[in-house]
Amino acid sequence: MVSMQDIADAAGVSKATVSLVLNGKSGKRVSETVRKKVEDTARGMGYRINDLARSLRTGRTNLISILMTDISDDFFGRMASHLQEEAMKHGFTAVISNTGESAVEFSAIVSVITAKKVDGMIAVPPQGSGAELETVLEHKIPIVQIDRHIEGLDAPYVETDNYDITCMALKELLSCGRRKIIMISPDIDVNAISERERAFRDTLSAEGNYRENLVRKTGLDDRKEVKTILADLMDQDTEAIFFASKRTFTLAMENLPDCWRAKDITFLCFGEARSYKALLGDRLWYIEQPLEAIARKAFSLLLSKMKGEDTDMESVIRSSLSRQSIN
Amino acid sequence: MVSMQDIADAAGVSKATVSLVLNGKSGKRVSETVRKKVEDTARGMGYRINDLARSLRTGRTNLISILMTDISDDFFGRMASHLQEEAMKHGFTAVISNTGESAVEFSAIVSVITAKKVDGMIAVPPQGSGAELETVLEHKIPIVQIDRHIEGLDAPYVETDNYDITCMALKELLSCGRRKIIMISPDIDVNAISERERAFRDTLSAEGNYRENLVRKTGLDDRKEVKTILADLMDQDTEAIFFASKRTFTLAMENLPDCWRAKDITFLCFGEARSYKALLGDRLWYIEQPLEAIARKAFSLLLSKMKGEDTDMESVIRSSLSRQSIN
DNA sequence: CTGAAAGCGCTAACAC
DNA sequence: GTGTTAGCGCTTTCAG
Repeated sequence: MVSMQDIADAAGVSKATVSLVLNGKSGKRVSETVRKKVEDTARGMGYRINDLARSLRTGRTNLISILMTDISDDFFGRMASHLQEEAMKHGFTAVISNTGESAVEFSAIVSVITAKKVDGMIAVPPQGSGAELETVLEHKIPIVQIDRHIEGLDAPYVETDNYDITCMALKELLSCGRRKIIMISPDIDVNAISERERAFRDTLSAEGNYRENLVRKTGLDDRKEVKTILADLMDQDTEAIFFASKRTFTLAMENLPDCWRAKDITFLCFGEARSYKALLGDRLWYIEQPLEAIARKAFSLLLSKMKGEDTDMESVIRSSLSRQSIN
Repeated sequence: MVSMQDIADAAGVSKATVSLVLNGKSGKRVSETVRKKVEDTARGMGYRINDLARSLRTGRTNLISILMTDISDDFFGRMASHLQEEAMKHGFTAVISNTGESAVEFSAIVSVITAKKVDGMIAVPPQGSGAELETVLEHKIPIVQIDRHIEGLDAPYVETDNYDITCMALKELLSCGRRKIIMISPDIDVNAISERERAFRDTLSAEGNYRENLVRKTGLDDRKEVKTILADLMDQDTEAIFFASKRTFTLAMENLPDCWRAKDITFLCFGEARSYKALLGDRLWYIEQPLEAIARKAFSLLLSKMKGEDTDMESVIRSSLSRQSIN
């Protein structure tokens, strides 16, 4: 409401001078007296800069778009939080959006976001979102992919070592004598998940005890299905269950059959699951992804891209296996 | 990069016509032929509107600021998620920010947000943020407060029935024969928490067994302190522990002393705590706030305010007590 | 039915 | 040291 013109008039100087002062670019250009005066009247009139006008003029918005498939999910929520902190630390404002796993909804959101002329984008790309992201790149908006990536898209990505850490964890299970391992995996077709499945197949095959039906697919939020699978597994001589995602694991924990307490089953979860420690004790193993390191890396890649620099295409951040003790 | 002028030139019409067509305001104003032509060239050139320019002109950004003290917190994270969905549903873009509990940091964020000329704001106001919010109102940006409120601020708020539901839950505990109840509460001075404490005092006083030291204050994220308090309580003949916030409860669950299993203690948590059901069984009681209803109400209040309508100052959404069975 | 032109609030090049 | 001015890309009156 009160503009630079207003405060220029009030202070008896020009718009340009006001702009210089208020942007700290007064350097040796503006006299001490004038600077003081401008600053005082600005404060006095309760002036707040209009970033729209500034951005229209400069071509920079200082807006960063953060696209997550689901921020109410523990992992993505915390990730969004870290990214937002990171953005703020660097003087950017984060616009966080929930895209869901649907490419159509993703497109809709991306088009309103690009209209805002964000300076950059950090996205968890849903399956099939490649074409939309291509057009974003055409509009010269740098993208960094996180958690997964679209094959062939010219945008760097930061992921965790899905394959390696899974192999490692499974080998550890095997070496603890747990040979009957079942994997429960959400039926979404993204490389983070399929890498974990590949690791499962490879590791168990190497031991000569892989069979097709050791991997149980389930709807991402399908309570009933998870419940059924679990009940089924409890009846067999299962020694360990590997959950390919925290979301599925949580669902399982909320729907454990009563008989679970009597069973000596190790639960391995891909994703931090500290809160189940008191429940499962040393039966709980989980793979923890260093959220903050991933966020920092993603943001620094984006900064580089925004400066027009070249970066590595792939960044892998190592996860770690966390467990109470060997049993 | 490609502007309305560009597509006007390409289609051989004027900027004004392009604007009308692309905004669906062609009505009877523009001929069918021209409309088609404009739409086609726009699509062909990959045009995306520049919202900055539009907003500068119209004075509306369609941006809504969501200010949460901590989106990595379960409750606020989910709340942010719901608010964002709600905003999108109504054609707004949500800008979610983490303010922390500090009024100073809050101010810093608010000033960058107001510069973006957001159309409205939904905030969880930290203690001492009243003055900053006053200035936001002076700039004609409507505010809706959520979860708590600043006394005397001219902005509607939506909260849950902190006092009533707490009384109800505590009375229920008492009527189950649990008389030695301890409250553990984070030491932040916001009315949501102090209402819960008031309910605790009142309910226990009515039974004639309230004493000062039944309320234990602890740092919001102070692991060690919670651990100490718990250990202390286990040694006494505590029958129930009431956690004034989910955050504190979680900390407690992650730091339960080994002896807890032997104790018949009811854990009452203010906040959804489903994930501890398998651990605590019928020893778990929790108060669940209807997140989505709160989000919807807050957003509809904001919409009204943005239309310049008057609204009720206070909206109370009822929470409910959730527990397994009476023991 | 369509075009011309003003102006939203700011920055940056150029004058003085 | 300070002021003038042109435009960033759009919407919206007002003419035609």
